[in-house]
Amino acid sequence: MEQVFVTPSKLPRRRWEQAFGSCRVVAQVADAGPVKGQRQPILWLEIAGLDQSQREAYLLEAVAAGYQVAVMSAMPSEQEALACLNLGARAYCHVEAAPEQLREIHVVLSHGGLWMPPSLVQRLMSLSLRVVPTPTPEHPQLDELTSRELMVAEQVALGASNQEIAAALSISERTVKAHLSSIFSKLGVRDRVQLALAMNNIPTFTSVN
Amino acid sequence: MEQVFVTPSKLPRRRWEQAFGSCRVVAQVADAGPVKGQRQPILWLEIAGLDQSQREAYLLEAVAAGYQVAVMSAMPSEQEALACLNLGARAYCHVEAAPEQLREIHVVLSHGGLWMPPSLVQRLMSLSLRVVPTPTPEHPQLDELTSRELMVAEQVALGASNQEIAAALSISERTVKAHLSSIFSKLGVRDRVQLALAMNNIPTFTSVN
DNA sequence: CTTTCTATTGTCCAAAGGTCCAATACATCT
DNA sequence: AGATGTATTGGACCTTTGGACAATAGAAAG
Repeated sequence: MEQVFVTPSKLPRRRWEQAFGSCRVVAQVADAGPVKGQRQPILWLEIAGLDQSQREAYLLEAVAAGYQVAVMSAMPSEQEALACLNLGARAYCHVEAAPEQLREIHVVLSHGGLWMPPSLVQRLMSLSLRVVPTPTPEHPQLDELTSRELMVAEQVALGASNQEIAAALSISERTVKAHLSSIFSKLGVRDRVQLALAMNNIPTFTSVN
Repeated sequence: MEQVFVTPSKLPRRRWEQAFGSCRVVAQVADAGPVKGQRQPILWLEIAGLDQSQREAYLLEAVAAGYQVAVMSAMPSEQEALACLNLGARAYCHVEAAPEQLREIHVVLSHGGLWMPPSLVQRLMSLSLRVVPTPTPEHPQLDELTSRELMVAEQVALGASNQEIAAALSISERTVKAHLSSIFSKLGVRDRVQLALAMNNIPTFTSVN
């Protein structure tokens, strides 16, 4: 599928060429030209070096011209990502994304999908929960924890180490570890990082070990 | 890519066969079997005939087993769609979607994307605008991170180990550790648990070491 | 009295995490 | 050309985490 890269530098980045071979690169959206035919080509928009109003103008222009826009940011942030997606971008990634990832985004957009970092997907979902709530907690198994386990889990949720938890609860580090092992098993998490996130209702990616 | 259809009727729909030829169909998620290997197979979940708790249980079960879940609804609605996506579904479509659309969804999921009806995309975006937090993050120093450091930090925010981050970014574990040390120093956190919480804007207790 | 569950703790060990010192290569700026 | 920052990587080493195996004690239920 036809695609074009828009970057203020006018030079393709090495990773783009690694991903797609030679690339058509232009300095601004207007140089990309009109969209011909039914299939919406992909326009990769590097937004580094653009201020917010410029970024918005480019995005709206590219979307209005009929492109599927993949935004490439030098400093990705949630707010920027949401702003771009709300303006009609179909993908949001890092400007130095690996060639393989660029190719995957290309395939996804070519088939009518969306692409964004997994963390952003989960964040979007959690945001949507605030306005369209569902009554099911992230981990109903929290009820399965004993009272002592819950106390330990709450300390982990605050970022405490085993030593700190032992001091806070006046028990030995070994006891903390025993409770943690039981908690991990009951909640189906792998380690304390995932426990901390789960306790705060932050979704984690599913890892197949 | 391997895929399986879950439908209470145990019979494949004609459109599924039109889309993919012969289909593997089972009556419930448990019959789909465990996920083997690194690639997450697709599980097409027909939710017609399931009540809400059944639907949620199936979805969580399939996601936990490592499947990419595409939900097929007989009467799609925004609330149902958001609920399904929040439980981890990667796509949401009509149970009578055209074969071509099913194939496109298949391709999108195979390449790490999301698929949902365009109207739902726009609805999600508008919902996100209502609750996206003010641009004052817990750690303004996030701007101090280099682009690669941010990518590593985002992976930690999802609960990933150093090994998993190395694989995800195609770098060595040693490099991940180097980035993490720099990130800890810049953000003033002690370890990856506190980093994960900070990235998700969860306050932690202050520890004096 | 017995069984079960929970809480606590020990020893030992492997794996993961994190730090220190060091190095190369590339891009950018002066 | 030189300086600086970033990305990447190695080796070595120490600390923390987490699992395995094992044990005691108290409370509650049958």
